Amino acid sequence: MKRIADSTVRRLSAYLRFLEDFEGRGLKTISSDELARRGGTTSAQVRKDLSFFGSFGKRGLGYSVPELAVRLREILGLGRKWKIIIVGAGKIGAALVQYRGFKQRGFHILAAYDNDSGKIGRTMEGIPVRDIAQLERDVHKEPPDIAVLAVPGEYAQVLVNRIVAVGIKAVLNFAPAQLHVPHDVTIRNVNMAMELEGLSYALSNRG
Amino acid sequence: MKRIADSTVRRLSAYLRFLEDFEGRGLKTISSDELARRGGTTSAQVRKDLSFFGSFGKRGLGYSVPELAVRLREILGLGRKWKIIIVGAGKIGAALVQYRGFKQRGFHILAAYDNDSGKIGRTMEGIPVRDIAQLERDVHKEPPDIAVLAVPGEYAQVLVNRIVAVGIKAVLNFAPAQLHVPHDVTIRNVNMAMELEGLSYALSNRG
DNA sequence: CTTAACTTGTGAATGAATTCACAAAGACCC
DNA sequence: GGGTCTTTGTGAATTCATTCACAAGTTAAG
Repeated sequence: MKRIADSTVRRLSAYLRFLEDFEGRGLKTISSDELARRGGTTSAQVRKDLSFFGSFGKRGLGYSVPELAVRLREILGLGRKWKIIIVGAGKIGAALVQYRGFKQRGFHILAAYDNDSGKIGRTMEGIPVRDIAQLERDVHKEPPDIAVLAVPGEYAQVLVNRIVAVGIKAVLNFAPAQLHVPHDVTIRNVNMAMELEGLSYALSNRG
Repeated sequence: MKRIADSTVRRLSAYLRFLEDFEGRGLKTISSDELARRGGTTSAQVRKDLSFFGSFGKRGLGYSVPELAVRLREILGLGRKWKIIIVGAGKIGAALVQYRGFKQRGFHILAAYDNDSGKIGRTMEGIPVRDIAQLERDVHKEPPDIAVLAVPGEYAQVLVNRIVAVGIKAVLNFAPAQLHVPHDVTIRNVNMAMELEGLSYALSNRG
């Protein structure tokens, strides 16, 4: 299959959110134009994005809201439950554990890991916090699909190495560090400092 | 000035981080090639990124580490202190307040805002939590440069409207919602659900 | 001083993503 | 059924971002 741009996947994700909203409001069909208005893009963009995966609409009418939602979930791989572990049980880890979006979308958190004995053995929102030392053993017993990395920058590379070594192929990194992983591992970065600096740049360079 | 791509600004931000690391290790000069290796990009990319703003290197030698760092800070607008408010004192807001990256980079948090009377009047890491009702009054007294929005998706648009109305021109949005703002307001989105779905897509579409 | 080894800065070439623009197809009305 | 109105799907055109490739500047060594 042709390689799809990250930006396209991100938009599909946004379209799905809008569709769920429309579905909740009882709407049956939706046009690319309306979807575009919601997403701050253009109708041509919406149609092009969808066209990479098939043709889901009816000319003159638009898209069936529930049908397109189903198709997008398929495309995005949301038909199944993904197992997640969270590495780092600090403030960010704690915020992630209680984030509603995870379960709503079929992401199931198995456990959180930390090296702080004050945290190990406790639970956060019902999720056990385990000793990072037993990461390898646990993963062997029940392999997670995705690891969320929420540790200080200086530990991030060492931990991602362990995560990769243990066979996990997808990482969501919250640490402010540029991590290096083999090409068969997908990594996405969320970097607040970088976003803030983007705003700083924008504020400094305007009239 | 020519419009600079977001992707370029993000990379500049990354280069600055590497430079600070090199500086700490006492290195005096650095080549575009080394910078590229660190950032997972190419030396041509590094040089092109920098070339939009001037020519900072010495042929045959590379870039002076401290000098380039200074230049990047200037470019990114990090020479001054930016005032920030955090809207939403839930788990994410709490994680943000204690995030080291803020002060390290000259971002100064004035206050957090919430509508939960159990939180109002308390402090988090020394930052006062105030009633969201007094947002407008406070902002009038001491105008922040940037608002960080960390509230549930369903309140996000209403709150960003208030933020915009009060004259703030830069917003970092953590709410899983596509927000609409006037074109003179810069908004950056951090959306965990979207990143996770990107990973889900990647996992579903590989050999 | 000359040569060899590096490394920048940048037009030109390539590649990728977005937008245009329009034929084709369905809906709706009379 | 004919005419009008909508809206999709998609090649072609365009715009934007990255990579190439090399002249020119700098260092270092003999």
